[in-house]
Amino acid sequence: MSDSETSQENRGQLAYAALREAIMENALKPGTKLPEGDLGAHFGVSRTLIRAALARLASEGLVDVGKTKSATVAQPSREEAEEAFAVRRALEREVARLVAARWSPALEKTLRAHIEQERSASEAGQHKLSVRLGAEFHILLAEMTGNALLRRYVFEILGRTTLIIAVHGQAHPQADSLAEHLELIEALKKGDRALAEGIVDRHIIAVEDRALSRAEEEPAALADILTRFAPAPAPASR
Amino acid sequence: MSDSETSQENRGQLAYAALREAIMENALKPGTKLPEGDLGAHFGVSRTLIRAALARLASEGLVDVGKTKSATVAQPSREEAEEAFAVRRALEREVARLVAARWSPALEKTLRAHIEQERSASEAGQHKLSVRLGAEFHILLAEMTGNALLRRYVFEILGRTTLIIAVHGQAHPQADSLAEHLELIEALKKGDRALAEGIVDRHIIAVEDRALSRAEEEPAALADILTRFAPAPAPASR
DNA sequence: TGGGATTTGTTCGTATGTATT
DNA sequence: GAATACATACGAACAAATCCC
Repeated sequence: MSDSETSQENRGQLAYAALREAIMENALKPGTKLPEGDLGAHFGVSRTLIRAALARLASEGLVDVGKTKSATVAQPSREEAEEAFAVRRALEREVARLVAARWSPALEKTLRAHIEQERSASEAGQHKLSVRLGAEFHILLAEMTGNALLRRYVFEILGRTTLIIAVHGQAHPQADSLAEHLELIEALKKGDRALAEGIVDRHIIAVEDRALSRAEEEPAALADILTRFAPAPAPASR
Repeated sequence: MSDSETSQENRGQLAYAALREAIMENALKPGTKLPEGDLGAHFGVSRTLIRAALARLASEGLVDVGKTKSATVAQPSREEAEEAFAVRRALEREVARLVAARWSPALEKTLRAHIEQERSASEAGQHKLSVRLGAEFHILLAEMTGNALLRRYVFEILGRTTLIIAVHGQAHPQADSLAEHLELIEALKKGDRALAEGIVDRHIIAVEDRALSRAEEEPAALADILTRFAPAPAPASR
């Protein structure tokens, strides 16, 4: 009954949550191998539970599982990144509509308190905390729709896009997020669904741009690189 | 190398797919117990693979897994049903926008051919086939967006709503679906994104209404039933 | 290129917890 | 209400495939 044994039963969940956090914070870099044995040893559970955790992470797009190769931290391509942001926009537009329709002073209070946390974390230079709070703002909104399934989908797609930002993004991609979050609250307060929808849409596009715009292009194919040094592949002599 | 052994390696996938089909066609009624041992014996695999299949089905909302009780075919509540349809509408509106933007004669041809299949199945009274084709129409549309992740999300939410229709719906809930599908094609042909979005939205609302409108209300709680016979729970005597 | 060590895929056995008589 | 039977949770072991030197 000791408190240190509290998680004796759900270590599998713990492994899942810990890995998810580590991947989303870019502590585990994309491509990193995740051998089941090592993970099991670290978390003190058998491979069975680790396999379940990895399977779930794979279904959420955070790890890649080859056929009989080690699982690795996912490396979302540019195309997958754009797909994920497109889905996220569609889901969060719906969130904005629903929250605008059920707006109340209590919700406003909760959201403003959260933004205040974001601000202080940002001003204190707590980068990782700031990123996490930025994501939690969107979870909070999704919860306010009262639609548990929608919340779940938003939670999942946020994991994907957060990894993408970690992979493709730069140091401080959430620079203007605070102002955009405040702008959204004003629109929600007016109960203007279309406006709220539009603000969310633009906000997420801005997040995507900050993450992808200046990102280095895909590592060029070997042939492309060589072409720059030997402009025309010399036709067979003659 | 015999053909009968073709699936020697991925029987787990097979179990997943077979169970999914059976649940969506209402061959396995909601609440039916799914003991791992029996399933393993039937599919010729060990419980480990069955567990993985059940876990995936659970994540898709098609089965409920208690803590240490048998998994059962899910019984979506009225509330969960409404949540699922709300998410589905949001995703399919996005599908409509994207397809309208990339419309081409080739797509039209594919969709009309599919609808023709739907029509002949419907006229031949092939109820189950008709329902399946109706769902596949939406998958086809999602594929046409070129967004693989969006397709996946639509695939998943279609599983949920199809089960819901099987649970709450009546005999022929897709009666008018054909006409609505044709109407959508006309809108897509015009390249009118807003119109296509609206048609999809109304179409899914219609599907939901056909499934839920006349459905019997939730079995009333015992207390509610008794209340009708003993209006006020008599306060302790005196 | 080849061989050994490592890692995964799968199965089976034991303990734990629930439902039923 | 207690005891029995059953189904699941979890872990250990074995064979096949992969990776690395």
